[in-house]
Amino acid sequence: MTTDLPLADGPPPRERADAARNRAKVLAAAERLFAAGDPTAVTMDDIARAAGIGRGTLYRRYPDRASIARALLDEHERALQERLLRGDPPLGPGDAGAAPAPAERLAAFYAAMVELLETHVHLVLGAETGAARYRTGAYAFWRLHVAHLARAAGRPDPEVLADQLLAPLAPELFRHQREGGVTPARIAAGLAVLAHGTLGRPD
Amino acid sequence: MTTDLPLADGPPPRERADAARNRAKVLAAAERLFAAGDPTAVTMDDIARAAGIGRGTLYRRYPDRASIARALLDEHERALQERLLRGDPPLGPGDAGAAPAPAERLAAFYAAMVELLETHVHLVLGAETGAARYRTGAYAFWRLHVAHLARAAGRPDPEVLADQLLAPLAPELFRHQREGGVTPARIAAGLAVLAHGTLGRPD
DNA sequence: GATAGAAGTGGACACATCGTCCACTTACCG
DNA sequence: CGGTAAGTGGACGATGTGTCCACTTCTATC
Repeated sequence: MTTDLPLADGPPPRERADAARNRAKVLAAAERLFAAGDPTAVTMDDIARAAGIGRGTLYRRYPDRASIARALLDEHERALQERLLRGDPPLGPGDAGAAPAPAERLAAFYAAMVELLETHVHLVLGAETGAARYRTGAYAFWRLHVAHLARAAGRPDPEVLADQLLAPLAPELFRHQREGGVTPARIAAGLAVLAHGTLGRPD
Repeated sequence: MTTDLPLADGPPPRERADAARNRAKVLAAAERLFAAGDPTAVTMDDIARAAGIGRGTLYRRYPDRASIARALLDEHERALQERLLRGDPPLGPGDAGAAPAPAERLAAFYAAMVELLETHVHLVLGAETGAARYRTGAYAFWRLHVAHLARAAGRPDPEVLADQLLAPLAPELFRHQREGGVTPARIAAGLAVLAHGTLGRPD
């Protein structure tokens, strides 16, 4: 995208051609490996070997597996974040006159996340395993969004409730349900019950 | 407890005195280590060394860290399960005449689980990390219980909803919230909102 | 008590993964 | 071209895993 606009104080040190080539090889190999089997079992060694480069080269750019998965996931998550902020209702906020109810927006968000998980669980699992989930930038964004909706619905302690409303979107649970034969539609339907029950009909 | 009642087909091979002694040393050492720092970072080596026994001896009885944590957690989880099945309302089912509403029972279950987590998160984290959670017997029990309540409340697809209602009890989330300064009372309050919103007031 | 055999013990071993380090190679700029 | 900084790759030490087996200790039996 950006080529050489003099943005900050120093001239951006261009990426060398061989480095760029290897970066592409790494991402392609990682995507393949994550999709092939259990993403949490993929090792840095596996990726280096599949990409046809040395371990040292891999570690130069990516400190761990999660950072590689995040690089692959990033654009998809950003696209959803954009839709939440500026997209059409009920996902986006809508016009001042026709703002969708918080419960509607939460249900729409749930549905969009189910869609994203259905396409990219393998990447999410590669990126955030267990407790690491809560330290990602993406989680902070979802949390902010849901807390905002909970506050708009007049719920007490919206931040705590936001964490609890995000919990059923944990990638481990999603995979467990999908492997148990549960369809994305059923998952989304359950989440819709949660959304309307929790943020609908103000007491 | 049991000495030599002829229960099944074979005479139960008694546990030797030294073995029993070592088992106790292992459990005591493990409890200490889990409580001391990050339970997910405790290794089999650590436990063997802290218990003053060899690795081979440790592996003889426990195949991995999770099985040790589960042995320590077992009695506490059983006690709660007993209360769910036969305890006083609203945790237990109550008499036929005065059965508590499903939402009440779910909220009571949530509160009891928060209490259990507050006392034993370190053990739960040692026992079930990430996806392993869904394969434990305890999880199967909680799931059955919550699905039963969801069905009693007339909710569609109670099994799917049960998984989603159990997600906010994930030990990683609990620890994250507690370390973020959230009190058990606030966690329980958020869960109560979830319980009453989702299983309360039949549509 | 002595003793035979089973149950239990502990440390060495082979293997996997991690993350670092550094001598060598390659691309880019002038 | 040639200098130089960025990039490369494999060797290395550390840590953890799970297995194996020669040795020790317990217990039932006489």
